[in-house]
Amino acid sequence: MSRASEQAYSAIRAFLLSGEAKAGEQLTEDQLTQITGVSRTPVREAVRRLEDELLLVRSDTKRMFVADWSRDDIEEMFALRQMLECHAAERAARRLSGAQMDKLEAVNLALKAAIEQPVPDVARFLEANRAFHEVIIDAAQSPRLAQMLAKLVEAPVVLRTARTYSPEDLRQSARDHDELVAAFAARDADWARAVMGSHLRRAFHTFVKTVGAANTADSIGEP
Amino acid sequence: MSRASEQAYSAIRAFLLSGEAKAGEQLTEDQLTQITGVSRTPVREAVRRLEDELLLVRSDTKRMFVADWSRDDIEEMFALRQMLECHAAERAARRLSGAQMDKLEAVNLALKAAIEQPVPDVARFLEANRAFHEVIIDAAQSPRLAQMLAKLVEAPVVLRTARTYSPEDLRQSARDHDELVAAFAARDADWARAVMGSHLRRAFHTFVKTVGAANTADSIGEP
DNA sequence: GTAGTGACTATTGTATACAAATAACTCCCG
DNA sequence: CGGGAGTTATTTGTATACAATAGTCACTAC
Repeated sequence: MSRASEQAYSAIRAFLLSGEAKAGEQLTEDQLTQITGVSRTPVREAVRRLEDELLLVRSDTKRMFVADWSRDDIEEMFALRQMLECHAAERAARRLSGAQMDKLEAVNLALKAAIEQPVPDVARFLEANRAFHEVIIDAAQSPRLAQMLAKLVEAPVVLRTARTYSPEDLRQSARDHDELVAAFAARDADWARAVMGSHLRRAFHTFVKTVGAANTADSIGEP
Repeated sequence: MSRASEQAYSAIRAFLLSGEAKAGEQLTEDQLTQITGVSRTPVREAVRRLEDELLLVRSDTKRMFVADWSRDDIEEMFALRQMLECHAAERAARRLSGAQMDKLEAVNLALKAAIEQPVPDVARFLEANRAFHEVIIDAAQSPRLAQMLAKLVEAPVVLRTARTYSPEDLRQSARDHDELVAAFAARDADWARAVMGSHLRRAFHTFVKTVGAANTADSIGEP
């Protein structure tokens, strides 16, 4: 995507993630023009993308609102992500190239380095985590799967601001990644799938424990 | 979507499905304004949708081409559809309302009526089939799942022009639908999943047999 | 002949003016 | 007061002009 359009996308996205925009609030294209500094044309393109990612929703009459995710929405997204990423792990275990295996191990080292310190570097951890899963999705060689997962993985980032990661969460996550590396090294598709499944399922429970607890039962968007 | 935009979408889609547009051929926005009769703005919106549906692809330098699907692409789409729709069937079996069950049975009757004649009415069969799967996806109550499936189910329609449906294919499909109805009536999620799995897996093999045979190994888009 | 350079063409990207649709408001009538 | 028709304001949709970028082609120097 081109400059203004990309600019609009990331500016609006940042705006939504910042919490400045309240869930359910109406937005207009003119407002977004102000925020993004570009004209309505690229704003509209960005809005379409964000609609597709379900960060924005439209009423029957084309009005635009900040999405308000329910508990069910969150559960749905985690369930789908688990299903798709287990599939990805299985495929990846069968198709992983040597270079990809090396890359995976390197990323895993970076991931461990980020938390094996007095004060864990959560930002670096998250980035390494993202890269780790990206290698797997690449190796799965399924562009449509990658596209679907991208939406699901990106989306909960919206809620991530509220999250706190306990050292134990991070260590457990690192153990999972170690086991995934072992499964991939062994090219054992079933093993990889199984580990990925428990990894993501635990992530779901950690998520509802840390975020869900701080929110109402129906709406997670707003504290 | 509004009038011109929707018009552009369906006109371009029809153009792509008609076979007039050759796989891999470059298209320009100007061409598409001719074809659709609307200006570039709604054309561009339609193009974005079609890109998302992978009917159009763009080069690194923003040029637009008619998608050319490989054998691997087809396999990927069927595999993903099977995974997602099995999940949908399982969920649907647990959540199906009485009204939805009634609707499913009604659609199934229509489906059988379409083929239980001297000359099977394939168009009516396909429509009933679509409606049948739609009821299931609705009942699964997973909007993101529905969105993903919509893309996968719609896409192969592009290739459907070439297909011929043997009476035996249609009868076997009808038997599957009968069994799905039974599984849903029993609210048996495992049964529903299993039947859906074999149903779609067979559909894949029928597909490659009837279409794939008439095409090269690499590219299914062109005869 | 071929690689490189520059002008020219084609194509996509952005801004903006205008049209259509929808929501909000006012004012009148009961 | 309350409800509804007509009017105004707001918002989204479309067309189009212009800008920026990518591709093409011819020409020249080597």
